[in-house]
Amino acid sequence: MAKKERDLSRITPRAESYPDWYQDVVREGQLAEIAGVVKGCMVIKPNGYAIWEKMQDELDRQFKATGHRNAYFPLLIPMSFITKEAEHVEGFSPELAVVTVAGGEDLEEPYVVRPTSETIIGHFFSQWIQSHRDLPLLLNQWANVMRWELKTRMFLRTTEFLWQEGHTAHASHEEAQEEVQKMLRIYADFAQDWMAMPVIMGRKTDSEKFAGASATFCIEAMMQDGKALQAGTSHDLGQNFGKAFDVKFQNEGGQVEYVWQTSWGVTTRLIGALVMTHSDDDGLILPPKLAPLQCIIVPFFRKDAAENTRVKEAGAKLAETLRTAGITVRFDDGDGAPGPKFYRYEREGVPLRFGIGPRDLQKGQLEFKRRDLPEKSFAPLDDAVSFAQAQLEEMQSALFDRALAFRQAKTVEIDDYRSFKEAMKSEGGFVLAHWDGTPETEAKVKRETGATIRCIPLPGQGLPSDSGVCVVSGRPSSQRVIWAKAY
RNA sequence: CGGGGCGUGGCGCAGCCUGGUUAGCGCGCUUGACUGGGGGUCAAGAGGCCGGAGGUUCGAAUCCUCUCGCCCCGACCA
Repeated sequence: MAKKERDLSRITPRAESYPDWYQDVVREGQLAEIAGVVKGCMVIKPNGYAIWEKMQDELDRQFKATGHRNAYFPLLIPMSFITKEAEHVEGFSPELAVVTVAGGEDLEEPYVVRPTSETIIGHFFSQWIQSHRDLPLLLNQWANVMRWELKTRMFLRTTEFLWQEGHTAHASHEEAQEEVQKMLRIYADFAQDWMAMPVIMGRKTDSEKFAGASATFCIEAMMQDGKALQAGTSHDLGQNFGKAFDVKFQNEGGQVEYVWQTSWGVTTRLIGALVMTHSDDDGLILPPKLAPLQCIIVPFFRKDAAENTRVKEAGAKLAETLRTAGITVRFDDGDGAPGPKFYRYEREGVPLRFGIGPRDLQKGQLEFKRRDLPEKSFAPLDDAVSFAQAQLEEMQSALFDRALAFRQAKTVEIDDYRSFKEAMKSEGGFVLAHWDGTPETEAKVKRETGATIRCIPLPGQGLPSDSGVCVVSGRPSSQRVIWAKAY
């Protein structure tokens, strides 16, 4: 059985009808393992949902460890709620799905399908909060939301998506700001430690910030085509929603004040980010910590029935040993040649693969293949557990290192607008350049190059901290910001 | 909404210009056998109102009209 030329039609229906990034970086065939789409709405297959569940588990653990509790608010929000915060309405109205008929009757007041829940949660906060003793109120909701975007892209921008939205209320701005930073840090750590995806934490410019927030912070990642992807946000809502929804409390001195609120969220976009950060032309590559299946064992059978029985027994025993050690493992002793199985599990992104056959049993070894490495090797059969554990750890950090090296290689400091334009035209990536802080400059650059300011990086991330002059206007600038084309 | 393209078994397509018998092909699927250390081979099968409606014609997947749907490129966004 020779290694075949990759035949896209086998794994990817209509690959050529998808945009470049699907074809060159993340083929539809890979996403097809985990998702589909109907009318812009995403369907997540079991393989994909299992990844989301693992993400949920860890994030939820972090939220609870920092004092948050889960709650649930309605999917349908009265239209009048949305219109209470001026910037919020303006930002979201174009993409609202509205329910105007129910039970066969026109509704007196339409409902909107939630695009996010600040408004309805603000409504309840106003009822639940009276005293400083009710604060801080730290809630989180796992839910679906809907935004009627003009263009959809699987996992990156679907009409309906799943997310987690944290909503908190505090007695002081300082405390709220701390919360915003704390949650941003949790997202960054999750992205890096679990997704093996390096991110840059930063603040959004006014033109990119959340509608209704006084400040928006984000984590930004670079995909394999050099484009930026916003992977999570944490908003300082100031007192904007507090005022709009009359969320007041009496402080220790007896005076009535508006609360200071935050909100923060990550979405199923993280799955897209995961795919686009690590996967290659052979399919998904999943970091061990998030892989629903960490290890697959494939047997090699022969003609000899007795020999096959021995292989089966050895494979089952190996699986049991690994399972006992806490590794998620499956022994695929089903019919069929090993070749097709290899391809299938590679496409699914299973991190480790052991092959076991008569030849190996004789030598006390296992054939071994790590998803992120090109070459096969061998592992000791009687020490498979520690071997596998070590490989899982190494792969987790190797994926991060590789992604970080890639991002660093595609990040440049630029000090003149001509080179800036060139850089954006040719290969993309992140450009660190000075900015005069005006929306006019930002808009001009976007118009002329397609790049936007992804964020104003927070200090302490190993990025240059020099001051200088704006690459466009020549006016003074205190720090470089990250420019890139974005999804 | 402006500009381009496409609708033919589950998926991807050919056929259409220049109408003519049972509408082809690849992949997938079913059954069986041989196989098995990287998508293997052989055999036998299942599966199609050619997007819909109307028209032209002895005869329409093919020509004409209308219609519906989908995709791609531009303006919004996690």
